[in-house]
Amino acid sequence: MSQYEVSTLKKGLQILDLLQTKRFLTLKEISETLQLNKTTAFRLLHTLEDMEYINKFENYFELNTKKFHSVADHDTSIDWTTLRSPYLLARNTGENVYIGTFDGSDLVMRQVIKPPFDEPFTEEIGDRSPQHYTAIGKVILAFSDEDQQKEALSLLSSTPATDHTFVDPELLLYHLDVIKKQGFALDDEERFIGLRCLAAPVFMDNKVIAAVAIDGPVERMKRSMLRGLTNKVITASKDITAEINANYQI
Amino acid sequence: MSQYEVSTLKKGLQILDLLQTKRFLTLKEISETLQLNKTTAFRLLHTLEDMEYINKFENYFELNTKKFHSVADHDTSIDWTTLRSPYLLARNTGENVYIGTFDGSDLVMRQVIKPPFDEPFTEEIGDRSPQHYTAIGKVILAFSDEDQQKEALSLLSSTPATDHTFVDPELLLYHLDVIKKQGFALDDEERFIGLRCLAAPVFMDNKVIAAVAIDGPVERMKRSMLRGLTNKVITASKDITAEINANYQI
DNA sequence: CGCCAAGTTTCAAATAGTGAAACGGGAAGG
DNA sequence: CCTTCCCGTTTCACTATTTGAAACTTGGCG
Repeated sequence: MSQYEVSTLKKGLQILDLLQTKRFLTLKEISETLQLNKTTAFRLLHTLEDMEYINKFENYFELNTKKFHSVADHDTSIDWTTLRSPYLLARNTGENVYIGTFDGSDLVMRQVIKPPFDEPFTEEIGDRSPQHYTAIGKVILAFSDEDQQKEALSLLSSTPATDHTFVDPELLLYHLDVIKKQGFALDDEERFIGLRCLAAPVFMDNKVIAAVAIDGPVERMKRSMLRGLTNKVITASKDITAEINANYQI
Repeated sequence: MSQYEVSTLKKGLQILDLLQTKRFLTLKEISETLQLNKTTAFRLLHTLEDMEYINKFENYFELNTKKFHSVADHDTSIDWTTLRSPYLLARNTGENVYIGTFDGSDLVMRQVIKPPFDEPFTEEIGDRSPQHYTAIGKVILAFSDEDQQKEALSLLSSTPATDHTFVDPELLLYHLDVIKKQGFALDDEERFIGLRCLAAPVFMDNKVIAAVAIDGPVERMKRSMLRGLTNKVITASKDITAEINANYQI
C-alpha cells in the first residue's frame, strides 16, 4: 500500500476496471469479485453512477461508454461484443449466445457468449462455416433477398454433404420460407445430436445483417420450453436491432 | 449531497472530469480549479496515477488515453487537438500555437492554442487561407516536392495580391529555398504589422504533412529572442513528428 | 404462501482522509 | 552568484468520512 494512496478512490477505480472487462454485473457480483462489503459496494456504485461513469439498468451496472469514448467516435463498423442485449439473453436463458453475419459465402461468428455470460468468448469469435449450415445461417438467408438466396443455392452443389444438412435446393427453399413465416429458425439436433439451436434475424435499415442464436443440450432445451425460449430469442433480436439502430446511425 | 455519496471517490472523479476537458494541468491548477487542498489533490492524483487513469510527466498530469480508449481504436486520421507537444510549446513560450495542413489549395487550421493553453481554441480550428499566405503555408511548401510547389505557383497568378504577400514566383521559390535550408519560416510583420510568426514542418513517413507555428506581438517576440524561440519551435516540430509516428502508425 | 437471496436503509464505531505546517528544490530576479 | 518565492512533497495530529453489521424491503421461486 503506497504511502499516499487513497484507498476509497482506489476501490472505486477498481470497480471501473472490473466493468471494463465485464459487460455488466450485479451489485453482488461486484462485491464478491472485489471482496468488498455489499454496503460499501452499494455506495461506491451510487457515486460512480451520479458522476456518470457507470449506468444502472435492471439490477445491473455497466460502464457509461459516453464517458469513456468520444461522442464523435461514431464508427459504422458494429462492435458486436459490446452490445448489451445478447448478454441479457444469455443471463435470461442460461444458454450460450451467438451472433453471426455473412462474409462472402461464409457465416462468421461475431459474438459468442458462454458462462458466466459477462464477457465475449473470444476463442470462437471469427469462426467460419458454410452459410446454410446452421440455424443462424438459415435465418439470415430466409430474410435475405432472392438474389442472395439464389447465390447460396448455387453454392450448395459444390459443398460436400454432411450429416443432417439440407442438400436439396427445393427443400432448402421450402424450409427458408417456413423460417421466414414463423420468424425464427430451429435446429432440432440437426447440427449435433443432442443439441438444439434457436435463431432470429437482426436488421439494420430494414435489411437483415445478422442473426442471434442460443443453443443448448436437449436436456435443458426441452420441447415444452421451446415456445418460451423462442419468445426470448425473438425479443432479443428486436432489442439488438434497436440497440444497433440507436448507436450506429449513418 | 446524496445520501449514499462517497465524497472522496467523487473528488477523484472530478479530477478525471477536469482532465477530460484540459489536455494537462499542474497540481496547483487542479487544486485551485476544484477548490481542493493541495495535499488532498496530491494524494488523489497519486492514486489515479497508480491505478493508471492518469499519467504524470514533468509537473503535469494528463489523462491516460489507453484507459479511456480501446487499444484497437487505431485511427489513421490524426486528432491534432489531443497532441501533447503543441500544448507544451504554448506553455513554454507563452505564445499562441497553430498547426496547419494543406487541403487542396487551402491551408487549414487543425489546432489552435491560446491562453490558458489547456484546451483547443475551437473558434479558429477549421479556418482556411491560401497556402502561401503565412509562415505555416510557406514552410509546408518549402518541404514539399516540386510538383506541389509548381501547383502552388500556378495558383499564385490567380490570387489577388495583398499587403506583405509574395507575388513574384521567382522570389517565392527563392524564399522557399531559404526556408528549407534554415529549417523554419519567419513572418516578420509580413501578415500583420506588429506580429511575428515562426513555423517549422511536421513529417510523417518522411513527408511533410503539417507545420506548427507560434505567433506574438513584436513587443514580446523581440529580435533578440528569436533564436531561442526558433529552437523551441523546431524542437516542438520534432516532438510532434515523434508523437504522431508513435501513435498513428499504419 | 413461505422462504431465501439480493438490494437498500440505518446506525454506531473505526479508520482513513484531511489540512496545516514545515521542508526541499528549482527558477527567476537583482 | 545569492536571495526570494513558489510549487511540490512530507509529516503529524485531528476530524470527518467511510465502513460494515444488522435490520428491512422486495421479488422470485418452489
